[in-house]
Amino acid sequence: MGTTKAELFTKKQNDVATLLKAIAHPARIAIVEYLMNVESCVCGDIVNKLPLAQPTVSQHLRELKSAGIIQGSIEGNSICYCLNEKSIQKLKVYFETIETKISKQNKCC
Amino acid sequence: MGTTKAELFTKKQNDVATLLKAIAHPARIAIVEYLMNVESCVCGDIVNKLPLAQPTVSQHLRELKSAGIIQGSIEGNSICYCLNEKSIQKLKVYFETIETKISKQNKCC
DNA sequence: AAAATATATCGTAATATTGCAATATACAAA
DNA sequence: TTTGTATATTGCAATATTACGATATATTTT
Repeated sequence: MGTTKAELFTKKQNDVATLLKAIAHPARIAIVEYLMNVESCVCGDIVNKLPLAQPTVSQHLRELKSAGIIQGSIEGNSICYCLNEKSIQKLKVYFETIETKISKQNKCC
Repeated sequence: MGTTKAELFTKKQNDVATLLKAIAHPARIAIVEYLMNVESCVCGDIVNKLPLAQPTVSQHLRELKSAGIIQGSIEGNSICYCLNEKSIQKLKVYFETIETKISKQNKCC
């Protein structure tokens, strides 16, 4: 008990859940929104921008990265993090599909 | 410690996080996908469709409802749950906006 | 009214997440 | 090579989430 029973659902469902879960935190939303508005993307800037301690930000960055929402590349002494367009697009398409399907339904509630 | 420091982020950021968090679970994804594909939407059908116990499904439905992803209406003895088009659209637009902004950036990673 | 059916709530155990101080690592500059 | 700077990892306390049996509630049927 206490664990999500992932094995009972399809791979696609788990994949979408993983992507969404990675973004579903205000700090990680803030990181994504920072990265979408800025050209340069140095890790230290994100740490300075967020009202959280450096290890906490680092942990959030790791979660975003391991889900494939962002990607990092070493830039001399520091690290440059950028949004991964593909995963954002995947989510956009996902909700777009749901929206299209709903609009064709005759509502009952 | 252990709690998300929501007060450090904007209302918008928290609102998006709440919506995403509500869907970010394979069981709740499965519920959303069931509701988008079906015309009638009786709670019992969802319970039968999902590989989880009735109280667990009920709890997931409550989370989706309290976040505004679905809405329920009493239908005689049972309850009819439907997707809330507005919140789905909100999320679609959210990712659409991010995608548009990224596409205008000159990538650095 | 009693029985059956549908859904919600309570209580609780197991596990996951959040946040951070302390510390480690890795590279750059002096 | 020592010192500084940037980022990651570890360890841990506080809290949240997940799942479900037992039980409550509400409605319909008999």
